[in-house]
Amino acid sequence: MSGKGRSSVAARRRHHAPVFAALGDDTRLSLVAVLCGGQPRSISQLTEGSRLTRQAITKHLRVLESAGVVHSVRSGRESLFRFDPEPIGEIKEYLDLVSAQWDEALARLKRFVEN
Amino acid sequence: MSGKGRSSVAARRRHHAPVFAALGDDTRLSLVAVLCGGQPRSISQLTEGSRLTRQAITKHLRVLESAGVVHSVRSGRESLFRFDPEPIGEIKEYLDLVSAQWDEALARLKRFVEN
DNA sequence: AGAAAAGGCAACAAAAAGGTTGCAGTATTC
DNA sequence: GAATACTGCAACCTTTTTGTTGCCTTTTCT
Repeated sequence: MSGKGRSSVAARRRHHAPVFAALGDDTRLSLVAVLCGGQPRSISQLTEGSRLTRQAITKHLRVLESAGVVHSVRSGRESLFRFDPEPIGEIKEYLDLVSAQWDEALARLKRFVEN
Repeated sequence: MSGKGRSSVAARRRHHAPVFAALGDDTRLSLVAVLCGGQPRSISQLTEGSRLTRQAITKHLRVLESAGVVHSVRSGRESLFRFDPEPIGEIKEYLDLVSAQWDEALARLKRFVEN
């Protein structure tokens, strides 16, 4: 598990970075917090309660959409955004890998010190 | 669970965004992947195998350090960076919250449809 | 002591991010 | 059909990010 595993891990990483980046902003994190509540919302609805303009919110939503965190569907005159759990599920798994690797390292160190 | 939980969630969110942002870059994700292996590394070591200059890597390391994801200690002529699991543990918890909220929403929807 | 290695600092430049404003295009509603 | 809502597009501006280069300081090794 060295030669082959590596490129796939790197590939996954390249895939995950945009998701982390999408979540790396207060405004977008707020939007996600609202949308993961289940109810699809229009841009106007999502703009309410924010000090930003509708356009700014739209841009943030497009960033989230590019990362796959949300998904939009046009319905009549409004476009509804809904949460998509997949990408976040994937980065959670990735973070679990990172944590696991760290825990292993700690365990090795402990074993080493105790002997 | 509505009026009070909210502000604390928002506060936590403000705290998490920089961590997500720090992870939202391929180069930094690679650095984290190396450092979570347990062994502290110097800037020069971390620069090896990258096409970027030492300065660029240094900047990325400072970003990670500001987010608390890594921690540096000067040792002689080199400064060693080590991984810190705390911030990543926190955002994992946060993502669990998001997922849980989504799952609840799905459950509610299902119950509603079935009745 | 002198050469080599590891870093820090600062100035720059190019590119991306975050926001705003203004205007045009569709749906809805009365 | 006219007014109203909800968006999309594009131009622009400012601030951050990302990366480079050059030079100087501190350690280490011989």
